[in-house]
Amino acid sequence: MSHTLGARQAQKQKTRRALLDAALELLEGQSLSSLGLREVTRAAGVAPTAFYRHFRSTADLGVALVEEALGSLHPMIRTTVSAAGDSEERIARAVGLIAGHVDAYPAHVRFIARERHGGVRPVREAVREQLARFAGEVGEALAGDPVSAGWSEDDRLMLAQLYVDQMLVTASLFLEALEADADPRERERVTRLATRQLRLIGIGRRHWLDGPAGGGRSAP
Amino acid sequence: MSHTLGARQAQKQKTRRALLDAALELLEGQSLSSLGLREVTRAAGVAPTAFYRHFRSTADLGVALVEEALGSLHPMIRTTVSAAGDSEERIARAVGLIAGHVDAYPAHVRFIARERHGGVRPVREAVREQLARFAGEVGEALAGDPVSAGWSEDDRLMLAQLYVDQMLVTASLFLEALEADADPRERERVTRLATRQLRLIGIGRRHWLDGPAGGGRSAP
DNA sequence: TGTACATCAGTGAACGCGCGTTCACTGATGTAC
DNA sequence: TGTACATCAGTGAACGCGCGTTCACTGATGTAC
Repeated sequence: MSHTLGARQAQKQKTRRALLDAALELLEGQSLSSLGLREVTRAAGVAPTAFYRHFRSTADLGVALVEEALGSLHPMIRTTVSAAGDSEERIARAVGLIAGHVDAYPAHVRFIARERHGGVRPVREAVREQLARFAGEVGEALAGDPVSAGWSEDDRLMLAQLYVDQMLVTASLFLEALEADADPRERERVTRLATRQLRLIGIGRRHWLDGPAGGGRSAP
Repeated sequence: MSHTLGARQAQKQKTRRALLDAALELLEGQSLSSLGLREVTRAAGVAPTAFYRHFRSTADLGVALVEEALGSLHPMIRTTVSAAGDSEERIARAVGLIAGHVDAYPAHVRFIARERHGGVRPVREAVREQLARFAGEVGEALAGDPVSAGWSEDDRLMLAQLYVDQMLVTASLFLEALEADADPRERERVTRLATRQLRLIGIGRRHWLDGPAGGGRSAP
């Protein structure tokens, strides 16, 4: 917004987008480590050599995709763990947001799930870094939540990581439901499952400081 | 054990093992969808064409690896969720078993984590199937546990899936600790984190049926 | 036990193909005056 | 506003290379008598 791009820059951005979009689509059926440069340029409708004007390699393009897929997610995270409403409302809102995000950006979600443990190190590290940032942000959000009042920062981060992982698990279940079949009951099943798992975690959270020693070390 | 293999069968098994082992090693640095047949046979020390005597494709080899990596894990699952000992002992035992398994079979663990959401459909489905079996077995084990007495089968399965996913998350954290650096404190950090997450889940589990409605629908 | 034949795991040459990368280029866009 | 020159995103030919797959083969192992 700071200044209008020249026609040259604008065209370059357009080609870059075409490359990213083509890659994302091709990655629905394979992993980044087998994605070919020529394959991407062919799908994007440019010459193979044009690729190098934008990325050094497909791994480099992968890192850009990670930032695109996860970078824009930070505002949503805050909403997801927002302290507004009672426990049950918050869970329903979080699950709904996850389902909605998967519906809106299925290819991004698939890409992250796939490359989080994928075969391309720089991409894996970019995912890990972004997820660590998420966990940090969730941890901060928990600090302002009465339910985790009095928790150590360590404990808050522990719970935050549990939430982030649970979010990813749920997202990839929604994704499977989305692509495997058009049966809406599968989606409903995932919603029910994720809701109850979050409920159970929420109960553990509310009782975390109970018992003689606190910090979860309560008697059975 | 039923009958001794002939020399021919024995040699064939040896070559098959060499192919599987070579593939597993090559997969430390890439995904199955980019693994080449010639690459595998070269590493295994056989001619490219020998591959076809054992597998139809690298995807087929991948499915065999899934069965090898997860098939042998079923007995361990039972021990992991065994009801023996108090809550804290059970958690320590489970985390210890996971850490030990990662130490003993790092390549298998990496393979499963990577291909669970990887780019090769038949392999992904084989992983999903095995994990569903695990969840089923854990659910059964929970049925015989006083802590989940009175739970519906649906609720038991919900918790079982949470445990299975948590097991995989923990395993891949141990794996990262194993390969990233030789710092033993990282391993300790993962142990602490996983232990506390299981504690929190355990607390949620013990209070699941509390409250007016039960089934986690208790008041805040 | 010895012989003749069948099986079949592994070989090696050959194939056509798509890959990543290099290079000199083109021509539209941008800039200086 | 017009002109001369610089920039640089995208092109297209060319390269050497490793890929998956086919095919007819070899020779050790297995089997029948």
